[in-house]
Order: sequence, then structure tokens, then C-alpha cells
Amino acid sequence: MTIKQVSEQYHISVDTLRYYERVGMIPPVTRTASGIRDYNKEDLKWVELAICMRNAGLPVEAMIEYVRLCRIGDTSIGDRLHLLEEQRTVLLEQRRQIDETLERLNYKISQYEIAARTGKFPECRCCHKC
Amino acid sequence: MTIKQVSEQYHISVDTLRYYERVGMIPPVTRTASGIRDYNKEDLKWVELAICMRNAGLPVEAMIEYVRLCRIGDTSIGDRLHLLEEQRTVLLEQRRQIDETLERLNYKISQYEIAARTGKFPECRCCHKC
DNA sequence: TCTTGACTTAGAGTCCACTCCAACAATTAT
DNA sequence: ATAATTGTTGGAGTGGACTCTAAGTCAAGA
Repeated sequence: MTIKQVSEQYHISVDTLRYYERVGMIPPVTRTASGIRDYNKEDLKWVELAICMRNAGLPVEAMIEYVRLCRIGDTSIGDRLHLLEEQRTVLLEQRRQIDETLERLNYKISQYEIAARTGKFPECRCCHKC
Repeated sequence: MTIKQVSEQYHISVDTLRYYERVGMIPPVTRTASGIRDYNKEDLKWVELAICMRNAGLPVEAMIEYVRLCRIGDTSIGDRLHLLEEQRTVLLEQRRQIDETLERLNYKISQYEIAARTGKFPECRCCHKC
């Protein structure tokens, strides 16, 4: 699979795909005899994982470290487990923060909906007059 | 309340507090006669809101626009409601993405726990041998 | 009064995660 | 065969969100 096809399938730019490989966020991709990238199934799995992690906001650095650990073999299993658990903690905290903000947003939106209908804000416990 | 006290109370640097004000992410803060910031209750509410939004990962730009709309008065209520709903959509999508990544992470972690105990991976449906 | 520490601004610097560019090589279409 | 497209690299540029520095002002204690 060419870089362009991968780019289209995963809605990610070819520049970003090359960047991920260059910095080690995914292992080196399979190449044709003439040096052109030809993503195989496993390469795609790595791409998918990288995109998933980045979409959740995890740092590129963490993926680079994970890939590095994978490449040194079985002796790094404990370290890899530790890394994954750390990133899970980060995501759980991030989700908690999002939920907190969503609650605040929902309250503000409800006040604004009343304001939009009635022309003025109700008895508003909301911060700074909403 | 001085900038330093606010900085300590909200675990945010004084530089960031000044930056938020400078770019318009919060309205101008109350000052003493000699020009020194003296955050009052309402100023603090704005700081709190700004921090909450940023912690959830919402862009500074969105808060700037919200503050701008608030400052032009009641005619912007509809626009403010629209902005808040947009940001809520962003957060819901972000949370969905985090949940997806958490699921993947949890599966990988479970495989690694087995591997760490037994010394090798179980029949692994996980991508790239975990 | 003097020193110490906290405050002010404007502007420069940093870090992250891309994103773009130049110059060239390989493949595909006509 | 040639033109267009897609690929390659190394390196420079960008945008977002801070973070730091310089040069100076203000306030509280000895």
C-alpha cells in the first residue's frame, strides 16, 4: 500500500506519515526495491495505533518510547506495561477534566437557552452573569 | 488578591495569568491606583473558567471569542450560545476518542499482564504482537 | 532611607507537532 | 519517449500556548 493510499484511508497527511516514521513513532516501514514505502499489514497496525494515541492527545514522545521498547525485545515487557499504564492514567485524568468542563458548559448552555428565549438571564448562579 | 496569590491558588504561573489577560482570554483585571493587578471575585471567576476550558484542551481562541462576545453585551447572547454548543461538541468528540484509546490501552495492558506473568504473550489478537 | 522582593510591560525565546519546500528519483499514462 | 504524477530526502517554516528576559516601578521591613 502506497503512502498516499494510507494517507487517504486514515485521513492523515503523507507528511505526517513520514514524520511519524522519521521520529520513530512507528518502526521503519517496508520498502520496495527502489526505496518506496509499501505499507504492509503490520505497518498499518502501527500507523493505526499511532493515530489512535495521537487522537486521544497522548504525546508523540510516549509512542516513540513504546516503539523503542518493542524493538529491543522481550526484556522490555515490564517497561512497556508500565508505560501503557502511565498513559492510561493520563487519559483517565484527561477524561475527568473533560467531564468537569462539559458540566460547566452544560450549565452555561442551559442558562443561555433561557436567556435566548426570555431575553434575559434567570436568577443566575453561573459565574460572571454567564 | 495579587497575581502571585492567584497563581498559587490555581496552580498556574503568573506569566500565564498575564498572558491570558494580554490575549483577551479573560477581560482586563481590576488594578490598584498604581496599576498593580488586584483580582476581585469576578476576575477570579473568569480565571477559573479560562483554566477549566484550557484544562479540557479547548483552544485559547475560543475563549477569546467568548470574552469578546460577552463584552459587546446582550445582543451577542445567541452567538455565545452557539459558541458554547460548538465547544461542547468538540469535547464530546474528544471524550469519545479518549474512550476508544482507553479500550485499546486496556486490552494491551491485559495482554502485557499475562506476558509479564507467563513470560510470553497469549494467543494474541492484539496488533503487532503487542 | 535603603534594600529586598514583588510587581509592571514589551518583546524575544521555547517546545510540540506538524507542514512545507527544494531538488531530485521512480512510476504511470498518453 | 515524454509528460505528469507520485515518490524520496534533508531541512526550514508555522501555529499554538506558553515561558523567559530586560528594564524598570512599587511596596513593605530594617
